[in-house]
This record gives sequence, structure tokens and C-alpha cells, in this order.
Amino acid sequence: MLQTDLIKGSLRTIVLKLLKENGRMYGYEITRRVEELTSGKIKLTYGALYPVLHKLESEGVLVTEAENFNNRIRIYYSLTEIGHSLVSEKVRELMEFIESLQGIVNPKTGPSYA
Amino acid sequence: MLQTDLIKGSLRTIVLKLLKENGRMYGYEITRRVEELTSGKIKLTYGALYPVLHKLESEGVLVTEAENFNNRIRIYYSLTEIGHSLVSEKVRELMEFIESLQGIVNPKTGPSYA
DNA sequence: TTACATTATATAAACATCTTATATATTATC
DNA sequence: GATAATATATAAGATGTTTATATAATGTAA
Repeated sequence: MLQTDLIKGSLRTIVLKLLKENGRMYGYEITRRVEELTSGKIKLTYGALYPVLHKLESEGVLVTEAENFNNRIRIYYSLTEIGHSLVSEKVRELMEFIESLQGIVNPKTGPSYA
Repeated sequence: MLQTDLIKGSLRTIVLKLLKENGRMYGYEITRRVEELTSGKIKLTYGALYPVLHKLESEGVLVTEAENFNNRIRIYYSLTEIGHSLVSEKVRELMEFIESLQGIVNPKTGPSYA
């Protein structure tokens, strides 16, 4: 049963995947990247993002580095080893879930070529 | 912004879509069909399903008919006109969301041919 | 120089949703 | 007689999301 942590929890996987691909990122950057990748369709809210980031940190999945940029604090997040080993698993789970959804919502047709 | 009602709310759309395709269904049947369509990967829980069905009813999206089958009550759910006009919109939203997710999780490759 | 948009992190309250546990009851199978 | 499958349903608790709010610096246009 995939469902658990997925219908609700895709945000975690998104964050993990972006950090894997981009090395290290700060919160604002993550929301920007998601908007960019989805043509503005998905806009993360900070009220959702920061709790997820903090939780991932407390779980040892990522670490933070605070840096000064233009007199502003910028907090970079990057994956730990644990985090790295988690990403592919989570991404695979999400993709399986997506396939399952497509099996329900779009049972006749194959993958879309949009 | 699709996100709202989707990361969490795909259950509504799944129910709507199944009712559209199958005319009328009862709760137990819906969970069975979802398991079937997803090769057992998604198992709906009744604690999630029934509240959704009741809510959709209170919103005028579906109606119920109680019937007797083998001395057991079976409650069939079917879409109202409002329900019918809602399905395609919700399904389109869910598919857009799926595409967005794929854009994040699988940015390089096209659709999977698994 | 004032105002507004953008950049940047963060928390709390309210709300929605989901899981788990529980209750009930019939029929079929071992 | 016991267990599995069929069938609906609710409550408590956990989790996750939105909305509102706070703070603060920089860039830009009027």
C-alpha cells in the first residue's frame, strides 16, 4: 500500500529530489524552482515548506548552513548520507503512486505525449 | 495553483471518476475496484472513503439508493448532474497535477513505458 | 523619498484529511 | 464452530496544509 505518506506527503519527496539534483538550496529557492519546473502550476507555501524542512533536519535527512548574503541570512539545506539513500526510494514510491493514479483516472490510454 | 485539494484530495476525484465510468457503485465495491485497477497498490480505508462519500452527497454531487441484497443493506452511490459536470474538471486537474509532479521528479525523461 | 515589489525565513491558528480502532451483522467456507 | 469475506459506519488521534502574521533588506518606479 503506497498511499500512506503520499497523497499528502509528496512535498517531502519533491524537496528531497530537488536537493539531490541541485546539491544545496535555500527555502525560497526551492519554491522558485518548483514554480519554474511546473510552469507556475505548483506554488509551495512557506507554512508547508519550512515545517517539512525542519522535520527532515530533525530526522537527520538534511543539514543546514546559515550564510550571509546581502546582509540577509540565507539558510542552505543539503542532504546527508541518509538523505541521499532515501531519495531514490521515495522518488520510486511517488512514481509508482502516479502510475496507480493514472491507472484509475486514465485507464484506457497509455502515457500522454503532451 | 492546482495543489489545493489535490495533494490530499485525490480520493474525491478517484471516487468521482469511478462513478462516472460505472454508473453506480457501493462503498465496498469502490475499494475493490481501486485495488483491482492499481494491482493492489492502493487500498482505500473506509474511515477515509465514507466521510468523502457522505460529504459529496451533502454537496449534491451524488445521491444514494439503499437496496436489499442477501438480507444486507447495500447503499449505491451515483452522480447527480452537478456531479457529472464536475468529474471532467476534477480529472483534468488531477492529470495536470500528475504532469507537474513528473516534471519535478522525472524532469529529463519523457513518459515511462513501464 | 516614498511606496511597492521582490527577496528571505519563520511560526501559530485554523482547517482538512487520513489512519487506526471499533462496532455491527450476514453469508460462505473450512 | 470458527474464520474469512461481505458490507456500512463513526470516533479519536495523527498528520499535513492553508492562511495570517511578523520581521527585514534590497531594488525599482513614480
